[in-house]
Amino acid sequence: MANHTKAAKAESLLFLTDDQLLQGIELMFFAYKGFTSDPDQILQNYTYGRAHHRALHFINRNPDITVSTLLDILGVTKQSLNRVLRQLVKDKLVDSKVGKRDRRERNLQLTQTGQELERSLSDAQRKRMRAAYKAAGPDAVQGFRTVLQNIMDPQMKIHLD
Amino acid sequence: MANHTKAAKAESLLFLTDDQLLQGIELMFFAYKGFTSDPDQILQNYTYGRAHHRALHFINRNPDITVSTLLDILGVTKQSLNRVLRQLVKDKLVDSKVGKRDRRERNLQLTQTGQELERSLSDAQRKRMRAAYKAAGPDAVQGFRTVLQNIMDPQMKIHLD
DNA sequence: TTGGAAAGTCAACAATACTGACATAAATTG
DNA sequence: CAATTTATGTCAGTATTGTTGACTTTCCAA
Repeated sequence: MANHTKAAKAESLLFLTDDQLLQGIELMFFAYKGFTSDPDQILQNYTYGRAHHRALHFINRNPDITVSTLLDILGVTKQSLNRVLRQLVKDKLVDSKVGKRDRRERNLQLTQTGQELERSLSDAQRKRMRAAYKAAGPDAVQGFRTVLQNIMDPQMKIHLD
Repeated sequence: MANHTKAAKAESLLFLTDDQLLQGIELMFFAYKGFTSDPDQILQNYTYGRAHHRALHFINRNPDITVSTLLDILGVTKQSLNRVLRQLVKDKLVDSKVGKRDRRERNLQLTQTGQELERSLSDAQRKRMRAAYKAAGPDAVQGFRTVLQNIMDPQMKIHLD
């Protein structure tokens, strides 16, 4: 009995009550919806969707990335990614070059046009993040980053800078 | 010139460089993937998906919620939600009762079976959140919550406790 | 009593994901 | 060198989740 009360107190001090956790879950849901909404809005003017945005983002951030590394980052099947990449290459937003050391690999990079679309999507998304960071302050941002790193699967951290 | 340097410094102190923002964007992506992965795993044993999980979660958290309120929370079309609700009602995980004040409305609540599935999904998701909170500490959690609240669309805050 | 809101349904379609099977080319290994 | 493995691409079929549009039923409120 005394034990139970003590444990409950410790949990509440650490924000570990079920209600706190459930609210955190809902915050993740609502924030992610806001997070994707601006790029989604822009993409309505194109024949591309969120999957194309993700590919453009990570190719931009990792020039000459291979298909298999991109597959590992995105966590989808090669068939699913291939459909997206085929469109982007056909439309000349992405260049796919045979690897130099290993000619089985393909190194991906954005063309001028690809960079332009990626930039407009990124601008919209960064604008929201910048406003949120600014309003919250540096300490809050540090906490935000720490918690998100603890939520993600550890092996994915190798893909962060 | 001096202005530019000054502004750049202020931005860097506030973690507002493009690189910091882009890393935040990637953290959101990787964390959300981890966040949904445990329930998704469980749902593979059912004919339900993430959309069913979301409905179960918010019906559990808001007993007797109306369909239109649930639509506002989830941000999907009524046709899309209706397909999910129809399955859950048919399978007796959700009860849909005619509203008392306004008989056009439907008040939704989980059945015993619905509560059981919701609980198992919630358990998995809370376990990950609890571990992340614990490892990060109370101050980081507060920052996490502050930033997420600033990322989400403000009008959605009415759906948080 | 009539207009409009809330809810439900049907149909068609789009984006994104999956599995399974197979092809090609190239690197690696025995 | 021959056999195997790896990286990539492609085709076919299917599932989930989302969309628009059109229509009906119910029923509150002016």
